Amino acid sequence: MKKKTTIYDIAKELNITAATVSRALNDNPRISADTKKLVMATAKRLNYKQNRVAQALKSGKSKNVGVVLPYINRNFFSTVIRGIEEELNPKGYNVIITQTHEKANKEIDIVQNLLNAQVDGILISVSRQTNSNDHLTQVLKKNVPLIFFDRKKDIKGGSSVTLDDFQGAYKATQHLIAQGCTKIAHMTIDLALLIYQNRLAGYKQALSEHGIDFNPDYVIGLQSEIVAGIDAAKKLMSLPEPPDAIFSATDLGALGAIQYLKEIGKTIPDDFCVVGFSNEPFTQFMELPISSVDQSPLLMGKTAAKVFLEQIDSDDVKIEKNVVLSPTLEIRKSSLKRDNQ
Amino acid sequence: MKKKTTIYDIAKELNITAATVSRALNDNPRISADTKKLVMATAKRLNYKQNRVAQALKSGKSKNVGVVLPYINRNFFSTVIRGIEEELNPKGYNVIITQTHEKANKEIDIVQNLLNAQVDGILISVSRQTNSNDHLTQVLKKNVPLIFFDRKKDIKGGSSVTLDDFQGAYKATQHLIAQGCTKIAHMTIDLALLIYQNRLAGYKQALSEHGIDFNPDYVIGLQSEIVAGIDAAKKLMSLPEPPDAIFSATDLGALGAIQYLKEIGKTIPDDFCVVGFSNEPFTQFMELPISSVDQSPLLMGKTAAKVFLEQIDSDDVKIEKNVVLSPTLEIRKSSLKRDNQ
DNA sequence: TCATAAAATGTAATCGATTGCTCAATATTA
DNA sequence: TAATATTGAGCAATCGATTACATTTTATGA
Repeated sequence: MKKKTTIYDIAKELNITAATVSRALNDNPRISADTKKLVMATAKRLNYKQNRVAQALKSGKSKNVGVVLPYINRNFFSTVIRGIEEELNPKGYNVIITQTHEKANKEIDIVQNLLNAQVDGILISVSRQTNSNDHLTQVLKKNVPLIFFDRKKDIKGGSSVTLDDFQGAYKATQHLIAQGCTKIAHMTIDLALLIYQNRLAGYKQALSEHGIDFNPDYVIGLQSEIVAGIDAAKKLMSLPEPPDAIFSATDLGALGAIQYLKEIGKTIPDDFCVVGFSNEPFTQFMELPISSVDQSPLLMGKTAAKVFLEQIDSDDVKIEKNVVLSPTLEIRKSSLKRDNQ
Repeated sequence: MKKKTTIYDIAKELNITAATVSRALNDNPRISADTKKLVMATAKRLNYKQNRVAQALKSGKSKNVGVVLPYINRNFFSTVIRGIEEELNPKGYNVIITQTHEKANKEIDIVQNLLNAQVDGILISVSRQTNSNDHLTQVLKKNVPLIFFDRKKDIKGGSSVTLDDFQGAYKATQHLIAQGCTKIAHMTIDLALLIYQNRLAGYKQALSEHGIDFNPDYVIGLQSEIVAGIDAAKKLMSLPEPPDAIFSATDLGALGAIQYLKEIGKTIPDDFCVVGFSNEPFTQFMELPISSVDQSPLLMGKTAAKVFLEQIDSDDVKIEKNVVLSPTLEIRKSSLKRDNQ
C-alpha cells in the first residue's frame, strides 16, 4: 500500500520547500535552472505524479467536462463523443459521459451531479422529455460553459452546434423530386422536437419550390424502429393515392419501409425511392444501400469541443456562439434510378 | 459571477462552526435534530451544493472511474459503456471515457492520466498493440482496482469479465456442421490477441469432435472491414477445394464474404452458410440476416461494474475475480437451411 | 444540590498544490 | 566600497470538507 509521493516528499528529499518544488515543476522563471533540474530528477526518481484533485481544488478547474446525451450506444451519439474526446483529450481534459435515457428528471439529476463534480463545462444534447430549463440556466449561473449539440434549447448564454436539419431535409426531398418522384411522403418521429420540425419544414419547402402541393396525409409519425417503419409504409401504401417516394426522418424507418415495399412487390428504386436520415453505418452495408442525410457526428463533436475551448479561453465575456453544420446527402441505390445514373 | 456557497457560509449564517455543518449534512448522530434541521434548511436556502473535489481530496476517493477502450463508437464498446454507466451512476460514480485507438502508447498515457486524476478504479479493454504490462501493474501498485473486460492481460490482482470466445466459436462451428457443412473456413483478425486464439481453438475443437480434419488453408486472416471480407472470400473460393461455409470472427468479414458469394452466384444458405461474430445490430437488419455470436455487451459492462464495486467495498484483501460470460448464438437466415427449419 | 455521565458543539489539523508576499544571497553600479 | 538591483527561495494562507480530540453544555442520579 504505497503512499503516493507528493511535492512535500520531493521537498524533504532535497531540503527545500514545497513551494519551490511546485514552482520548479511548473517551470516558474523565479527558480534557478539547477534547482529545476534537481527537482525534476527527484520527481522522476520518486515516481511523483501530480494530484489533479488537489490542483482542481486550488484552481477551481477540474479539467473534466461533462457530456450529457440520451443514449451512449447509438452510432450518432457515440461518434459525437468520439469527436469530443479526440478534441479535448489532447488539451488535458477528461470527458465524463452520462446518459439521460430521454428522461427529464434524470437529466436534471445528472446536470446537478456534474456541477457538484466541478466540471469545467457541460456539453449536452437534451432529452426529448425536457421541457423545463431551470437546470440549464443553473449551469450558466455557476459560470460553467454550456454547449448544446444536435438538440438545443434557446437559453441566453448557451452556445450550440447543430445540424441544418432544414437543409438536409430540403436536399433529400429535392433529390427525390429530381428523380422524378412527385408523391413524396415524409415519415417523422416527434414533432415536439425542433429537429423534426425543421426536417418537416425543409421537406415542405422543397415541395413548394417545385410546385408540388403539400399533402398532410403523406406525413406520418412513427417510433424509431423498423417495425414502425413497416407499419407506416403499410398505411401510406393503402392510401387512395399512395406515394411514390418516402423521405424518412430516420434510417430505421426507411429500412422498415423498404422491407415492406419489397414485400408488396415494389422495385426500388425504379418504382419507388427512399431516403433516410442519419447515415447510420448499416445504410451502406445493405444489399440495397440506402440514401441518407449525413449528420457528420464526428465533426459535430469536435466543433462542440472547440466551442467549449473558446469559451474557456476567453475569460472576458461569455460569448454565445451558434454553429450550424451543413448536412451532406449520401445518394445510394435506394433512390438512384438507373436512367439517372 | 456568483461565489459558490460552502459549509462556511452556512456556518456563518447560523453562527456555528463548519464542523457542525459538515456533521449535520452527513447526518452525524452527535448533532442534535434541531441543528440538523436548521442546517438543512439553510443549505437549501443558500443553494448549497457539496464540492466533490474537496471531498475527493480529503477522502482520497474521487468517485470517478476510468474506462479505457479502443474506440468508443463501436456498437460493442458503446454498449459496454452503457452497461457500466447504468450500474455505476446510481452508486454515485461518474464514468470517464477514453479511447486508445488501439495504440499502446496512447493507452499508457491515458492510464497515467487517469491515475493522476485519482480515479477510484480503471475498467479496461486493452489495445491490440499493448504488449507491455508496466502501466497496468502500476495501477494495482497504487491500490486502484483494475478490471479487464473483453480483452484481458493476465496480471496478478487484476480482475476480468470476458466472453467465452472458445464456446462461442464452438457453438457457431457446431451449428454449421449440424447444417450439413463439412468444409468450414474460418476468418480471423489478429491471432496475437487471446480472443481470436480462443475463437480459433473453439472452431478446431468443434471440427475435431465431429471427425472433420482441420485444414490450415481454411484459416484466413483479415482486417475488420468489408473489403477484407470480400478479398478473403475470393481467396477461399479459389482454393482447389473451396469451403462450403465460413465462420468469421467478425461480422463485417461475414458481410463482405456474403457479398462476394452472392456476386459469384452462390445461394445462401442453400449452397453456402455463413456465421459471424459480435451480433452487430446490422446483422439482423440485412435482407439476408446474418447469424452471429452475441457477446452480450450490456451484461459485460454491468458485470465489470459490479466486480469493481465488490473490489471497492471489500477493503480487506484485493480479491481477484474472473467472470466468463457465455455467448449466445443468434441463428439467422445466413446459416439456416430451409430443410432444417 | 453537586458530582458525574451524556450530549452537543468547537478547535485545529489534514488532504496536495499553488501563490502573494517577504527575505536572503548575489550581482551590479557608481 | 557602499548602495542598490536582481535573483532565488521560504513563509504562510488558501481551496472546501472532514474528523480526532478537546471543551462546553445539559441531563441524570444520589
